[in-house]
Amino acid sequence: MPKTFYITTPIYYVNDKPHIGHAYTTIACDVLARFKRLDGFQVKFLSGTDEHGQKVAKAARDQGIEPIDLCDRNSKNFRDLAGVIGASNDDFIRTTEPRHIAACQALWKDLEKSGHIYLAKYAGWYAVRDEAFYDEGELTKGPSGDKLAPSGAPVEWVEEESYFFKLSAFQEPLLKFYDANPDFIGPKSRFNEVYSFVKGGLRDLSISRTTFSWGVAVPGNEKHVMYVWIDALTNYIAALGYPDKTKDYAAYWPHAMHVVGKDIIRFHCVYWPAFLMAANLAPPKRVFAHGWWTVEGQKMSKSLGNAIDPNALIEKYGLDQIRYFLMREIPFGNDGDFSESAISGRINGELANEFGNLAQRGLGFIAKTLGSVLPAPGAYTPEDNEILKACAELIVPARVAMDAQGFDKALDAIWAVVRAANQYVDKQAPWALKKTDPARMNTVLYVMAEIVRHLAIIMQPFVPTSANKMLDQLGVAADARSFAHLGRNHALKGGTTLPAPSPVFPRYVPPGESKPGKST
RNA sequence: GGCGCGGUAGCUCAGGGGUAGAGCAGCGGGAUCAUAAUCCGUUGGUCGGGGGUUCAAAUCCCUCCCGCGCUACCA
Repeated sequence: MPKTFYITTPIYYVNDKPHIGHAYTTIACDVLARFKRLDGFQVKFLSGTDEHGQKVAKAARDQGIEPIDLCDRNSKNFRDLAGVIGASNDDFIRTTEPRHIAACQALWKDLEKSGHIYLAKYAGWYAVRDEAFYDEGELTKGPSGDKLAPSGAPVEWVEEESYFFKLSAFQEPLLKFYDANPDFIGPKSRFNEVYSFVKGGLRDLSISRTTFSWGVAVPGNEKHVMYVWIDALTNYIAALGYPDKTKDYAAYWPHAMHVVGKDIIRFHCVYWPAFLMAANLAPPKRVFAHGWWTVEGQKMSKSLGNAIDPNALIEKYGLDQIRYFLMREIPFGNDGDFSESAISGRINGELANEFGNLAQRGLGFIAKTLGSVLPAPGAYTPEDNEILKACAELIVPARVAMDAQGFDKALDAIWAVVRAANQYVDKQAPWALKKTDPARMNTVLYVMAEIVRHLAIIMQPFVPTSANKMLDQLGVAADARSFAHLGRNHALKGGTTLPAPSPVFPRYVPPGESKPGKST
């Protein structure tokens, strides 16, 4: 039975417009999914949209359309985004789908059966203007002595019948679970946050509403719809066929990983495992919370109007370039800044100059000097063996880094080899050997081709289109590009005629500059 | 307020008791296969301030200053 891996993005709220943050999350998942597939895992990669709630109902009403029509339209934006960024997701779930609704209701019944749901009153200070409840402590006194929300909106005491989940019963089980699974949450700092949050005590959770109806009906009490968390989180197991626990659920759930933005970590690391435990199901294997991107040092916001449209970004810099930048620039989990100078520095300094040019100088040489026929190597020197060994063994640290979602660390390791490869070429100087020792030149050129083959194979998850273009130029068969093909057993065959090479990573030239500026 | 994380070269950051490191930027040089790319060398830091422990502190302890995160129902 093959090793399996299940990776999910959050479901994106249909009221949102897709922006770079959504693209970032999905790209990270995609890189992981591709890496695992190439590493021999049977992977299921899920994305989707969250389509219920009062806001969606209201937006539809405002536009004079049915909620489902609004959802159909906006869900497509996210499905399209996945295509635009090259996501290899195997499935795309919508919370309005029958399979999802069935899963929510099944989970609800399980929770009810195990005695973790009860009916009571949800009461609190509600600000109609903000559509939000506030804590007593958050309120301020207005000039006439009335209570005001932090936003200045007047609040009123509201009581509403609601189902509650006995979250308070899970403080100890959760702490025990965290203790036993220190890798449940990444990065570590988030683990500590969640841990101390739970340690501070848990209150029961209101999980239904009666004030709107655009949601999953509570089984047996149609007045209620489920309120966000049970609805939204259940998508992860709905897509595995839950409540059927035999097929995909059995195969994938034990190896589930959720990638989320840091804003929704509590729901994934506290509520979700609690729900699952309450239903006698296992929590996911790991949740990783990533950070936010600023733009030229400024927060992305609607009011500033500087939210980046992924389409425009990809148009401008190229898809693989964006994917590479997002994975390379910062440790996953940290916040980052998206700036023209940073991205052009990465594109030109690393992709074009160091990696792309490495391939081009080797393949171009073979094309010009040897009529595109890949030479057969002679005996290897210690230098040859050293660089080839580094290439073949690169997968080891890369795997370790990727298993911890350390994209930047993996790329660090890869780039150490890219740099060593350029040093190797300079030291061997095949252009000089051309006159003095053609046989040795052939060996060096062959080694260069092997270096590029290894690097391209391992770079596929990050820059799939470009890496595969390189492999095309090396004449590597489509079914010989997995990590199992690294190493000498699958080395290129001398004597093969290679297609005409052309640069794979073009330099980025800022608008207004006619000549490519030096590495900016 | 409480809890936690961080303040190291111009920039981004690694290191975490024994004579300060990387990448980028800067400066100098070499090479010419290549997308004028690459390669070699190199300038640059009182490791936030103060105090303490120690033969020895960027590293441990105390304290102060500054920045950030979390402190429940907002996807």
